[in-house]
Amino acid sequence: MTANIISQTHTDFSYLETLNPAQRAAVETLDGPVLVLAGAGTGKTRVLTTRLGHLLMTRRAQPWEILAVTFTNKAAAEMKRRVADMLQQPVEGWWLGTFHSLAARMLRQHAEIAGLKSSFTILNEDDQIRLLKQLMEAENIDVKKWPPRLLINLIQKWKDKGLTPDGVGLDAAVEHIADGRLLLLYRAYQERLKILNACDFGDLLLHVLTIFRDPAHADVLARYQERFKYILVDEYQDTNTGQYLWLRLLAQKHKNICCVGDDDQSIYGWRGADIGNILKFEKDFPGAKIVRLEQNYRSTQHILSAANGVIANNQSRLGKELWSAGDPGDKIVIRGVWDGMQEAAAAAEMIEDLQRKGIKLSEMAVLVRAQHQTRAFEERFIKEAIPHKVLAGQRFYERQEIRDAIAYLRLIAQPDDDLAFERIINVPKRGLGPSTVAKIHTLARSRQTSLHNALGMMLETDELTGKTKDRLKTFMENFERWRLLLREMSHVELAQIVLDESGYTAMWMADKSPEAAGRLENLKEFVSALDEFDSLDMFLEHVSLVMDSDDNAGDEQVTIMTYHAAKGLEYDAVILPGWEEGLFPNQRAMDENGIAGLEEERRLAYVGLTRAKKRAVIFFAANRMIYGSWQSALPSRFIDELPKDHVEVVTETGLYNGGAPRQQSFIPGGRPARLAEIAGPAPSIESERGFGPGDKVFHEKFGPGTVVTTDGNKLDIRFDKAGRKKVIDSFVKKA
DNA sequence: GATCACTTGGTTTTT
DNA sequence: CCAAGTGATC
Repeated sequence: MTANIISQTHTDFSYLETLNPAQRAAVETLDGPVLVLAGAGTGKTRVLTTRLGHLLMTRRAQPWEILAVTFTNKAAAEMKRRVADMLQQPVEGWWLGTFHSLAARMLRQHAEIAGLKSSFTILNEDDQIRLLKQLMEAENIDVKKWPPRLLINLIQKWKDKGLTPDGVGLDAAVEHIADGRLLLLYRAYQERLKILNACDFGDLLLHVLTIFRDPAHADVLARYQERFKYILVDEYQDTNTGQYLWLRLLAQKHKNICCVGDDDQSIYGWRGADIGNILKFEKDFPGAKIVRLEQNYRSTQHILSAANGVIANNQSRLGKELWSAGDPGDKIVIRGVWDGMQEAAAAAEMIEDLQRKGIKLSEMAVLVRAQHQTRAFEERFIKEAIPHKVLAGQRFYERQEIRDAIAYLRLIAQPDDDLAFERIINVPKRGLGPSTVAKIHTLARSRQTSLHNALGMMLETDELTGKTKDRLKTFMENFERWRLLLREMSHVELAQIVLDESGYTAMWMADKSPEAAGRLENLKEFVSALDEFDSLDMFLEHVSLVMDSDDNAGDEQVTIMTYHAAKGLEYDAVILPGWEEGLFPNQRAMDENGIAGLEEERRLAYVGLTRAKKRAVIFFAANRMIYGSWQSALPSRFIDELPKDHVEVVTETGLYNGGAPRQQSFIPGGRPARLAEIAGPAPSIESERGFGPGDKVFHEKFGPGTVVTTDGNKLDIRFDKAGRKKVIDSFVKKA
């Protein structure tokens, strides 16, 4: 009797009891296709991890029978961690990872079918562009007229749709591109990749998809179909056509596929994501059950109602409405300002005010539509000494110095990696310029071999003489030595040696530009990052798939970032500047994609608003500097779409008309004089600090310099070391 | 091969 | 306006 009870309670399903009914349905509906429409802040991650844990707890599936797919490594790691917490032990042997890492894993197992070796390398964007550029030059296609970056994007779009060169067929949309030779380039590019034993990101999935679709290899697909009894997909609204096809094939046998996502948060359409995938789920997977998660645990009701009101204007959506059981909170604040500078100043003021109200800086964020908007805020925050970080720009592994360092390691691990070879043959400068590289190229091509091998052959002959030969010999010998060293020391030690012996570290130490110090820091960080991996090969695989760097969250500072970067995050208070027609919604998005583009912009607004837990503030400026000239701007249509009961307009009368018909709305005639009148008092202009041309000044970061011209509080300074820069006068002192 | 003046184009960016 | 990339020059 007692024993019986113990064995009963041994399997403890109490984790189900803390879920709300919708969440519970999402977790317990294990069989057949399920679409979980998880609104922002409705406990999506909790549902995902509980569902996975539940599958294992109930023994419905063994770990290796589960395929769980995410978009980011971060999401995959989080899921792993939380399931381990729930089960109180880590899960081994399951297929949990990003689309790309899972596809890479499959492709390594069947590489020969795709004409590759299982050791293939994965190219980054940089490599792709350089490769295509070479092919274009060989084909005599004008790289000025047709930037390789653009063409690579078009090729990428084909890949995202699951189209190989043979599958493209007639694509009228690109007929005029590159003298009608884009498809030819695509074919050549794929051929070249095969020779290089390399893949780009799109290929990882495309190759696997091609294998799956090939009747000659039906056994491969059948094995995976049999294996994966349960499939779970996160952020389904962001899948592209290729990913969708891949999932559909894999799910065909057991049909237990659960896709979690939110059509209202689909913001990567421009990158190939097809919102249609989530919209037509029921059609694609007959008998699908749809579960809506609408109870929100993050934001106040005012914020949710405002977000609901905006997103309700979209036609292409499945429809749901977020609600909260908590208190209504404060209304959303809308504030019109004169220009971008005043906007930043007002935001800074507001941040200080919120701080006084007890909100931590780390619980505040400024979300912008476009990267360039961050500048004004950063400048203002520096001036006001508000600790902040701009979550932007290049990610760690994309930085020049990191890519260079990686190229060295790649060339050690994979001597035939021509792209790595080219990248660093003359970095640091060692007198091996384009003409020398061209010679090696010619030989490599005629012998059908890699640059590394060609160089080896060339050194055997007497073709080269003098300094060039010596330099090449040294280059070659260095790498041979490093490869040997790898056998007797750790890859971490080796990396340090390589960076030092190659002169790479010295190159940056000799560099007197302001960024050099930061680059050396990054290199240090890079070497220590290597330590987390057991081998060089494992590190390189990671690096080619992962582009994350750890952001130091938790620091006491305000975060400035784009809406895209903010997805999935939450803050007590969110500041949303730049709600103006043309900027947000973005004009180009609308021009290029019409209604669909506008709706994606609206989803961005929805994402932005739903990041806020307690407070959201929206700004719009009457005037904005665009590409160096002033333009008067209209408040965003999204402002009009905010339901009035949930907003509070603190703008001086006239700057905002509360959503009355547009004709009689804003800036009659657009005259600045009238605007000034209605905008209320102009912002106090910073006291000029009395700098004039010729003054000697000192700047914390750039050192000593001389003022060339002044423009209000902006100084154009020629610095002795750092060159000519524009600086705000409060950053410098008289020397 | 390196440096500098010039042109050019300029949303968003999980891997 | 401003960053990146190119072509001309030393």
